[in-house]
Amino acid sequence: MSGSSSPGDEPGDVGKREAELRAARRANLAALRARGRDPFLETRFDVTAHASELLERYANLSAEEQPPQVTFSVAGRLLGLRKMGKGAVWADVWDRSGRLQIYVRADAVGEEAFAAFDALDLGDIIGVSGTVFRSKKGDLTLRVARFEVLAKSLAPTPDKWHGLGDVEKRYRQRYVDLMIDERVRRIFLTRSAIVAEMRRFCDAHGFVECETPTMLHVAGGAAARPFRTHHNALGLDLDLRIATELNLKRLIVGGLERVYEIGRIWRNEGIDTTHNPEFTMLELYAAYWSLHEMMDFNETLFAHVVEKVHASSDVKYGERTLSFARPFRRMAYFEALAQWGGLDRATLLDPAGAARSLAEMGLPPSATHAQALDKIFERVVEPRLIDPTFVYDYPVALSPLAKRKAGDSDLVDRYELFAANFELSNAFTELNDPDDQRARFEAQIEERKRGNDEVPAPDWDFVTALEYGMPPTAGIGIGVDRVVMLLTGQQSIREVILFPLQRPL
RNA sequence: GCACCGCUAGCUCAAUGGUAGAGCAGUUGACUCUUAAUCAAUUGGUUGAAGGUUCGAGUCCUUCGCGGUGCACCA
Repeated sequence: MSGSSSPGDEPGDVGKREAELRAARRANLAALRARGRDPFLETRFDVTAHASELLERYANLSAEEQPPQVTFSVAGRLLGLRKMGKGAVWADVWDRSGRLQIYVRADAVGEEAFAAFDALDLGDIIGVSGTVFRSKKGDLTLRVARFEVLAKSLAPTPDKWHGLGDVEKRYRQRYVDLMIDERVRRIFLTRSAIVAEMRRFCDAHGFVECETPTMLHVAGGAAARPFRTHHNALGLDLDLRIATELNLKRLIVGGLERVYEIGRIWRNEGIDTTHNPEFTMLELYAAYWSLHEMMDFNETLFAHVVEKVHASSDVKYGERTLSFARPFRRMAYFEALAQWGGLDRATLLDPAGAARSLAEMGLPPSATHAQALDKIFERVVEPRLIDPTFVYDYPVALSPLAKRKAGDSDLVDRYELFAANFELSNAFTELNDPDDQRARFEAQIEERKRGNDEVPAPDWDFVTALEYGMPPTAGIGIGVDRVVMLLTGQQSIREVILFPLQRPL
């Protein structure tokens, strides 16, 4: 807080080198204050343009041409400082949109101001005003007439050419990662654009955005261990939600017809490149829709978002290019297993047959029929699913919450969308028979008694809700983080989460 | 949870068991069209932590911490 220039103020445990670097910056801060330019007293700056706007607007301005006599004001971080003797400085100002070169001359800003500019360090936040021109080497540049120092950067700035290489540091100090690495910034700007576009799309199709509680007495709607928390005043232990499913369906019972929530979900599970303990899911429910309509909506939504974000239906992911052009490939669950694994439906629907197939693949035995089917699918089919593909007609054993398929009671009305070998969305027609739902909850109680703590405790009020009558409804869950991974080319979910959970140091 | 890999200057990285180095950044100086600016000089180290082996450890061994990847678990 104080204006002391002693390095003794610094956070503990900094090395001698870092202490020196900080001291040099403090000395420059003191120099600015001595000139009546205390950056921390500034309260505002009139930004009239962003770097990328100017670069676009004057893309055709040539070096010979008379530049427009219009003054623009740009604010951002000073990164890249090229001093040319006692009278001129070239530098880069990075704002959210990108980088703009600036040119500061003593004979343009005056000797006093030029001397003040000499007290700037890489990483300082400045506001500059002036006119644009194109330099002889071809870069659009702001000829600075006036500048303000808006904040001093007292911590040493990492090498802006290499960026941060230490993944741990990038996650722990994401602000540093973001400030010096445009690629990282682009990922999160794209993430924001994707979420905004999803929301717009849902709104445009008559869906109501709803916010349901994240703290629940009983976390249900999925199979996962919840995080627990505690409310002091009520003396209540609570679960953090593992899905928004049950509450959104209550809203369908309530008559809202089309609802969605883009919300944070917590699951107390392991961490890997596609799983994070907290993640974002778009859940959406449409009364009176069949699964066909949901699939159509799903396909249109993805095609739309990809087009908006990439201005193309192609998405590069790793070595491959995926096409999100409609229609996406469609394959029945057993058709895929037959085609790629030579496995037939009758064998797989028999628990013993599935176990045998599993063993023949050299996979360890599974506890349940459902798990065996999952493992087989994971081994045989998932590696084949590169371009977006709807897999439909799932066996009932895998889908406790879905309605059975009319005319084929071994299957349910459910599909999943895969791309780049992982699941992007999961949709089914929602069970609305309260007696059936009650029976399934009772079966889950038995399952819990057998020690499976990932089966949620029953939510009896949900059965009550169904007793009031829920229209036939199709529902879908979309893993937003995974969509972002796909559209930003990232191989790890932590690269698309701003502040991934880390152990304390 | 198991296995493997990593942790060296502010940042990016070197260093057969034998004097811990480079580039960038910083500091000083030169340069009023530079752009990873250039040129000259120069500062900077508890090698993640603690033990051990050794005449000698960044390097080998043990334990621990943090991270990454894979497997397991898991939609």
